[in-house]
Amino acid sequence: MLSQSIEDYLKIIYKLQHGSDAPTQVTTSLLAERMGVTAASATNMIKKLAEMNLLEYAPYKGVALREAGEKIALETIRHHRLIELYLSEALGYSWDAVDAEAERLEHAISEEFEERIDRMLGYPTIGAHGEPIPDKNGQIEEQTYARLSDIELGQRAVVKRVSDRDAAMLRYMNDMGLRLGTVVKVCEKAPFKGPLTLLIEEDQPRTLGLEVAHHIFVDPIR
Amino acid sequence: MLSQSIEDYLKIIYKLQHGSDAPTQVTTSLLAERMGVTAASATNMIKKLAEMNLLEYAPYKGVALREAGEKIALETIRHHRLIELYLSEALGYSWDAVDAEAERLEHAISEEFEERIDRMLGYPTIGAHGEPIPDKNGQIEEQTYARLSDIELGQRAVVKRVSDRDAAMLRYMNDMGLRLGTVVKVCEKAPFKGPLTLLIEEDQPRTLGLEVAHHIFVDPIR
DNA sequence: AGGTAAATTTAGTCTTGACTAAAATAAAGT
DNA sequence: ACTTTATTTTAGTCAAGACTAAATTTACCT
Repeated sequence: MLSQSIEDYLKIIYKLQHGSDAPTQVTTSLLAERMGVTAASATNMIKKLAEMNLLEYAPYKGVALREAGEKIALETIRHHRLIELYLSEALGYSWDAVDAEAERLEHAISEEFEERIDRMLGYPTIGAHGEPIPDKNGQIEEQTYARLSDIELGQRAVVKRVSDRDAAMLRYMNDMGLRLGTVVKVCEKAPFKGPLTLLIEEDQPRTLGLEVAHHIFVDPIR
Repeated sequence: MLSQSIEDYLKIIYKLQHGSDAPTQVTTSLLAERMGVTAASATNMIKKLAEMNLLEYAPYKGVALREAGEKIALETIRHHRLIELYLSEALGYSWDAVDAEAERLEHAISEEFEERIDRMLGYPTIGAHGEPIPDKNGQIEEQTYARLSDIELGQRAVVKRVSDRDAAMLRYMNDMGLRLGTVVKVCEKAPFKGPLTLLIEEDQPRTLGLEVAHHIFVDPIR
């Protein structure tokens, strides 16, 4: 059994490599920042993981997952996303609370637990924030959506995914009435990187800062 | 936040102090055996817990929980039993599988999780194996039941609780048709500590070794 | 009461995964 | 090309919680 810490490192490396704001390379400092540890600690762990053949590592040049490492990362991500969805669907958790809870549970559940909630949820492929859920074999369907901040004026779009990095931001989006599947229309874009004005489900117009819009992924309609 | 290890030590000390086969005093070696560590390791932890005022400790004389330690033990036990019941009721786990899963989950869940499953289960007071579940304030209703092995010939009784120490034994009991609430009648007791012959729910008679009967707690009828 | 066996504690080590401080390397500017 | 700065790595610590081996204490037996 791998330690919680190792699973977390691999998971974060995977997310950095495949995220929508993907950097050219996954550096030690970036990884350290996401893990909430010092760069020295990250270097230590990187060397250990490289030793275990879980990742490719050239000193000073950053890291990349090897196949075995990616497999573990995907299993961990699968656990995480299934748990998030379960918390949301079966236990009534709010959008912004599922991540923190899943963060601890993902390392504690058995294969049996995974299978049971998977079945109970009807073998879902999309998680609570719209992320793809890897299947049992580690197959994942990466999606590419436009950011709401990039949508043209007048365009209508469906909310397909939101970033789960910031719980407060999720709470804010939720309070605005944004959900997966919500239809929005961009009816104004203030100049100089100013806020958007949105029509959410044909309701009252609301303004939304670009920073938030940047973290909302949509599918334009027609 | 206390470590998983500390919670486990306190929980086991509580169970040893209050269990049906309660020893006069909780010794280092008994604790070590239950924790699956060496006696030296247990001594280390005991000294640490005593230092933290979680327990009473006189070298060579065994340990006893102090109030603060008992509170933590009861919280941990509450988590454990709520999770076991949830796994059994909501996820269809079998009698013998809930303990191992709860063992890891009990340290990972938040207060919110606890509250949500507590509500979902209807604020239960009896766990999956018939144990009392401590309430949010650490109040627990200790029960005292007779052991099936001690029941008189011809007596009928209701199964109220089973020991969860041995998963294989639970599986065996389950296969025999024994559940909480099952009515049994002792229709034969072989001499020289021989097996019992039972009528389970008025069905075919079955024989049951004393060792197993010792771990089944019942409430005699009339 | 003395001697032995069992239980317990002490002393010292190991692993994991963090840390700080210092050294080494890479990148960027003039 | 040389210097400055930022990043990364190395070296050495630390805490938690386990271990083994040795020393100590208790309990029991005759």
